[in-house]
Amino acid sequence: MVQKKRGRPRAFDEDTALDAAIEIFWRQGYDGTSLDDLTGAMGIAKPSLYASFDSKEKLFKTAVLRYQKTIASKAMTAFDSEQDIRAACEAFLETSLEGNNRGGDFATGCLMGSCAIAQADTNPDIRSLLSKALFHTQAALAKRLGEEQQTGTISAEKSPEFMAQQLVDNVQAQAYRARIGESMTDLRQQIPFRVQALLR
Amino acid sequence: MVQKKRGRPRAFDEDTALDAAIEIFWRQGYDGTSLDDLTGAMGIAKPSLYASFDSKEKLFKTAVLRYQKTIASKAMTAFDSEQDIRAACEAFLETSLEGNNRGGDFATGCLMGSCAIAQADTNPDIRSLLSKALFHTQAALAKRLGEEQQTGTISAEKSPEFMAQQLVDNVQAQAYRARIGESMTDLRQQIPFRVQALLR
DNA sequence: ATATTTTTATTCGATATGGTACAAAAAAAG
DNA sequence: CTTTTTTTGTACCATATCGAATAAAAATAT
Repeated sequence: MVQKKRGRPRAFDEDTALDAAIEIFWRQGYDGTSLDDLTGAMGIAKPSLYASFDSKEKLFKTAVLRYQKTIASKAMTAFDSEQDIRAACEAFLETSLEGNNRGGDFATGCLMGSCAIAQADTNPDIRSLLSKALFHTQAALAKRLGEEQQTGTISAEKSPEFMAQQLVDNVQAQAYRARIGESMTDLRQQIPFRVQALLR
Repeated sequence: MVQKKRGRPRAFDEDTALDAAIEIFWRQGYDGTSLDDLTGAMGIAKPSLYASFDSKEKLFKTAVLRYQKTIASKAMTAFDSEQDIRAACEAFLETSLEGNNRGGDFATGCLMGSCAIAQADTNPDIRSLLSKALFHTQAALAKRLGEEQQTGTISAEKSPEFMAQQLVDNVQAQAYRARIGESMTDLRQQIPFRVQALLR
């Protein structure tokens, strides 16, 4: 049962506004983005921003969390939906690479790996947020890779943990390369080689 | 012959000041560092900064170039000074990892990979600077790896270009992991596995 | 209708920002 | 010694910054 709220209804959707915040933080970084940039992109005024998101810093953290949930997570979903482990790894890299490109002149890379990382030294919360995200993904990948090793579909020469690490490192590398201007075509073509090197 | 310059002598060393600028940009990022932060760390006043380095943006570019020359280059030197290719690769990763740690509570990662990268979307100069640095290193590594393949000391299964790419991607990954707080000990221990996966 | 609650838009304020003007200081040249 | 050149330190400027105060607007509850 959804009780109607009392006061003036909110004129914007919180998640839509958050998506706009993600977009602009992604391009300009945290410190490179002003409140006016944010309110402009989100289509709301400052008091609304503060009422919903508390502060610029909290907004950034919330944006990174939503980025994880809505964009970064797609790669894991793609990974999970492939039966064949090689296909799963390729889908993982392909999907994450797609997420690096916003359709502009240049790809924006990864919000976490290319923007939030700059805050990691001065902001412990961001640091641990990035750390948790990485290890969470890594653990999920390792689980599947370990199972595949037990089934015998892939070599057990490298530990599943190390293979998982290599896989997320590849994602990170792709994102970096995308942001410095390496072409999407090139990066896409590298994927089979990356997976080949990983699995053999 | 060194002709004495005419006016009041400069009271600071340009490279020393630049090193201080590197240090603070490295921790706080470009946008996160103010002119007051810079002049404070460099021990000079703003007019001196502008006379020597022109603007905050040019100072940053100059700092990145010096970072390449004085710090990032050490890894390549270490690589070149090892006869055995496996030792060379390990030295490459070890030296670059050492460069990620400034001795503070947490490692600062890579000035290019963790800080300058945030500027890559809005600043084309930075983007191409990062791109050139990466491809330059990659080419140098590929040359040696190609020669090793011809000598037969390593497998020719993967192209030297791809192997070089994998190697710099590993450097990038290490730096990222260092900055999000993964321990130096862990990262150091991973190196032989990284090289093993690369060369076999 | 009136009161209450919540969100909105406008305005404001204290401070921080990148960058500059200006004169004093410190050296060499004439 | 005077002139010229270069660097330094202080003060300053216009603007941008994050955030808050205030009152109007828009909904529900009584």
